[in-house]
Amino acid sequence: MNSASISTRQRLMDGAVEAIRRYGIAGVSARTVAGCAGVNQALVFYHFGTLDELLVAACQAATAERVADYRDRFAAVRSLSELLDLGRELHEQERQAGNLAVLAQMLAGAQTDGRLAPAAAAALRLWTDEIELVLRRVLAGSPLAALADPPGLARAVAAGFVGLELYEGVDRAGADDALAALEQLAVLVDVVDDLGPVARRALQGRLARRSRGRVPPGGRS
Amino acid sequence: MNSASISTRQRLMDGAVEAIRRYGIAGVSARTVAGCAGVNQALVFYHFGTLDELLVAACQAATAERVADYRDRFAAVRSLSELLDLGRELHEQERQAGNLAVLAQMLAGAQTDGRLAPAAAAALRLWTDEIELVLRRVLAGSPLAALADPPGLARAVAAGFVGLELYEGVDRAGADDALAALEQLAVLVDVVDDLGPVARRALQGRLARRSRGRVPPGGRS
DNA sequence: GTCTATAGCTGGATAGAC
DNA sequence: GTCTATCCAGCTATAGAC
Repeated sequence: MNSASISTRQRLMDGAVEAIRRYGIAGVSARTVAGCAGVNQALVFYHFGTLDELLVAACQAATAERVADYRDRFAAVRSLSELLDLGRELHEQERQAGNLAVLAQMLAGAQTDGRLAPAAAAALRLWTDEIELVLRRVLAGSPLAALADPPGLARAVAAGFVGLELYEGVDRAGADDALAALEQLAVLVDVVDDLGPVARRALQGRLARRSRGRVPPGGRS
Repeated sequence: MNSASISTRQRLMDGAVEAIRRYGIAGVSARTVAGCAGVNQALVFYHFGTLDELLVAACQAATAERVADYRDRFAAVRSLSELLDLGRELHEQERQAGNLAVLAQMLAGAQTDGRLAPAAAAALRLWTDEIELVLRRVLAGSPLAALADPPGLARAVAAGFVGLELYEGVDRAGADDALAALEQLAVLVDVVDDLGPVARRALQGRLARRSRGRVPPGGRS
């Protein structure tokens, strides 16, 4: 953890990510990981104790790195449509780099492996915290603010990315259709977002009435 | 497939579903499946040749059964808000029954196992075909019709369910927040859906202008 | 820190008795 | 059709040489 070694520990973590990408969570083993890392299988246990702990460390490190890469981009976003543009770019880049795939596989494994669950939750959290910040900023002053819950939406976006990633893996064309349909719907958000003052007030009136109808006073959380 | 046997073949398929639910795709083996089914391990290979083929058959059968259970419910839906209500109920029931979990695990496995991929895609297709039909029906005559692509949206909904399911497995509260945020946003769709004729025409004008700006003429399929 | 070797276990798959 | 027994590959984890 100190000096000149860009070495074994890191190579193992990179190897873990690569192995998950290639073989899926069902195919990772100390041997496949070590193979991807180009090191001896026994070193997994020397450095991390168990395979699970290596996966946990690798997921955490890889995700933190990716999120940090995008921090400046997130900070520069000033409107909903800029956020949609960044989301599209981020989705495409992360998909190609295989990082979404790794996250999805970790999540799948975490469903039945309690030792992976906190790591997967933490990785998702790194993403959702960033998204939430941006949403909070760009929604301020929008007529959608009354209607949009930034923490919840950030989590929905993250879940959506994961679901789309898994879909893409079995039906690329279908997933593309899904994404295109969502972007088309986003036009609606966009239009509402820069309504004139009169239309805006009219919409807010309608929303208030409708919301009261759906969420009883003193309702949810 | 013919007579009085509610037997081994079916028990194995039920056992496969149960094993995926309990141990995840990384934990299914001929032995765990046979254990869940209460039959001998060798019977997996006698009846299905390989474990993968059993998983494929089980996924197909279980999904078809679930979709059939909902067909009448889907057919009875007459509006977007009825569809949202049914979606909420369906999500909750399938989550509790563990069928979404199985689908998610199959999808995760299918990412790196080409023999599972067609089965996972087909299972998703069973759901999206139903959803698409309903969407097509309830969107007819809505001002959203111009903006909403039923096949794409159906696929987006299915992907969203899968993503949320995986999220729930590692952070139940976060996933609940995500769902609540989406339902809150759905109010917007609802409001737009029953606009008066004047507001409707105004919105359509705005949408047309905005769409032209975003999707160049002769653009995407 | 890294390697070889190996113990001990679980996995897919088959042979052959019943 | 179903069971027992078994082969062999691959797995985690450790011991011990270097």
